[in-house]
Amino acid sequence: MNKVTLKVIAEKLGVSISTVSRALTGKPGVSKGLRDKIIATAKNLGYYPDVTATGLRRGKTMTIGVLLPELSGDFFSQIVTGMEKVLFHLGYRLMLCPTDDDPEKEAAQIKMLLSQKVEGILSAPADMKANRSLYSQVINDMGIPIVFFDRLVEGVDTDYVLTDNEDGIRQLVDYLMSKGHRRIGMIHPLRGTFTGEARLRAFLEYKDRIEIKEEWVKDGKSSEVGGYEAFKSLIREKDKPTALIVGNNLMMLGVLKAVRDLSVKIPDDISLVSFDDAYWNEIFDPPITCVAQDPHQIGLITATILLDKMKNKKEKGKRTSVVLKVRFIERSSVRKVKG
Amino acid sequence: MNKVTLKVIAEKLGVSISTVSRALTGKPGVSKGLRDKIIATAKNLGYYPDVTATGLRRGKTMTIGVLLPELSGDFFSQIVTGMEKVLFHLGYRLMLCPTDDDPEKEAAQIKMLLSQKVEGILSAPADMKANRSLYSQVINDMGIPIVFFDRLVEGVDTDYVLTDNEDGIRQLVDYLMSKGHRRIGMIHPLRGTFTGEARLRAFLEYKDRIEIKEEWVKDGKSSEVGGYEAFKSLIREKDKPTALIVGNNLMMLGVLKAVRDLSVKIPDDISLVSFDDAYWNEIFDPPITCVAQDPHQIGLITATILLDKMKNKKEKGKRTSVVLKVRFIERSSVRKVKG
DNA sequence: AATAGTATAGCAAACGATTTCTAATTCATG
DNA sequence: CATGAATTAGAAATCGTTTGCTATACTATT
Repeated sequence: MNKVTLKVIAEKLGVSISTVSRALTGKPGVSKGLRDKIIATAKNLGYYPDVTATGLRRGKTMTIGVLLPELSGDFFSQIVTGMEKVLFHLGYRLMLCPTDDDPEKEAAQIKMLLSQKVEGILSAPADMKANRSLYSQVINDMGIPIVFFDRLVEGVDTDYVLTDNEDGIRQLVDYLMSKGHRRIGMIHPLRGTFTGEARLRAFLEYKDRIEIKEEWVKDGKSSEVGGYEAFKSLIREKDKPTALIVGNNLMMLGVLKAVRDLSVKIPDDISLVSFDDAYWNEIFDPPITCVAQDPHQIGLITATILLDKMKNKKEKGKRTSVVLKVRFIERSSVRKVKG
Repeated sequence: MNKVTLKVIAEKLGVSISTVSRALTGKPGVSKGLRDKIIATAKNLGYYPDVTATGLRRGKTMTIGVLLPELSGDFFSQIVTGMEKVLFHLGYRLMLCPTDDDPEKEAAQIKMLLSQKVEGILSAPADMKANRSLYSQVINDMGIPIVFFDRLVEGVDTDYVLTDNEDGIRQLVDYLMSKGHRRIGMIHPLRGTFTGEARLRAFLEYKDRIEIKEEWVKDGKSSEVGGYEAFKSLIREKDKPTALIVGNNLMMLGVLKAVRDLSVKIPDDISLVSFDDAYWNEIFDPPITCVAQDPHQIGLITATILLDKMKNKKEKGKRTSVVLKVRFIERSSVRKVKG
């Protein structure tokens, strides 16, 4: 019923609190025999340290904050699983903070994390600019290491793990062009996010080499319904593109549902390619050609970099930036068209 | 650079720490004018309370622990999203703890949560029995409220939110029987878990009314690969069932992949139904008939019950148990067979 | 045998906030 | 004008740990 504290153990054994503490934390200054006895009774009484107390005293909490758009969704939850793999057995706990891609909620979560005294932050920021000064402040003024993943905030000088979005889009467009497509549309992720902007920009760079009508480029808001709606309105155009790039996996899911609902024939009516792979790409009929990221890997790398930063706090100048290439997966969702 | 504490604010304004504390926490005993001035400078200096300190002093941390098999996977991440919806705006933070369905890891996570001084725990336990005494201890000795969701530990007296697994299985079998099927197999979830046992048991209760060969009942280990392998070996049997029940969504994904890889015709070669709905059920060709849970709803309800428990701590005897019905969704993965 | 040196263990001061108790001031009322 | 109540603010204890300093006892060296 009562909490087992160092004091309780100390009184039971008739020693001082500090001795118990030293024995339990493995610090020198306690004889072997007494140490063993203390450890035994601690275990016996079911003692576990109070992190609010150790956190207060030591200024460390063994907690790492993770800012991400959402808890559900395959991409980010795989990333988090990767992070957890690296951090759990080292004793770190993850505090997951969904931002809903809302910069204000993001800011609130950051303040919450500060108030939690997290030792580091892993963030896929909601917006490319919105919380720039807050992030810089956290890094420089409070000295809390931050590693960005999947996304970036412009002008914040810190480490990051990104995907080469431009290259990914280029692989998709080049592939479509190699199949003869010259009229291509895109459902792109939410404007304002790093990935949304990068993928859209990379696509629009082709505007002199292929035909890209304004009505063929739609904001799918990075969401399933966004993708669904965008596809629905796009497929209704009388002057349609022959191929469509879908800018992430969640929007692709919406597109596939719309394809079903409207009985669109893939790839006869329109060819489809996707940025990101996902379960549904593989089992859809026809299976969807795409460029794939490895979210689990992103999580592993990001967490490893953070650990490294936390260990070598002195070398504040050092920056690690990783840009991962996507993997092209050819399936059967693109048909050949005649030039 | 330096931390902004109550002391800093107090010294800046030439008042005492206690006055600053009272002003900022909205406690009486501070004049309106002074209070406003304190709040203003606190905001100005970017003050945020240190949760290790408040947590230590008040014994409360505004943190709720969530034990679940895994971070990735659609079912549980949707549940968590529902929980977060309820708890975030009340100021609670979630500490997500994956157990990998390993009772030892589960126990370690529970101890970690205790040491974090969580105010409540939401748990989908890894095993029906393994950590019974630990759970009971947490509830009774430490007085920390726990609500189970999706799964249960036998003999632990606390609130829970479950799905009526038996009824779900019955709906599936009855449906198959109504379509003329009398030879039915099952790929069931991991033995030992509450859901695994319940769904398997409910299925086997039909053994007198339909034909269930031993080789038709396989443990899919609740995982994608498990489902894949189970289906592969099952479909190779010379004496096959005419219909197959797949016991959860992740295993169904594996099954669908195997169906693709082996070019099995659904529903001609075998009829398929699934416990749980998922994206892939909907867009697969043919779309998969299933019984669906509403994970988001499960999350909402579970969190709400916990909140209620935390508020009315006095009524320790009260127990809320919710058993949710599944929703039957008929699609096209089952064919009619002649008796 | 005297003295230096080294284990071993205790005391007490932090860490930052909350909260109880107390002191000082204001105000009203007889 | 004096007394009591109400208001406002400060001092100090407290939460559970860690840790620097100090004190004791024991070992080793000459």
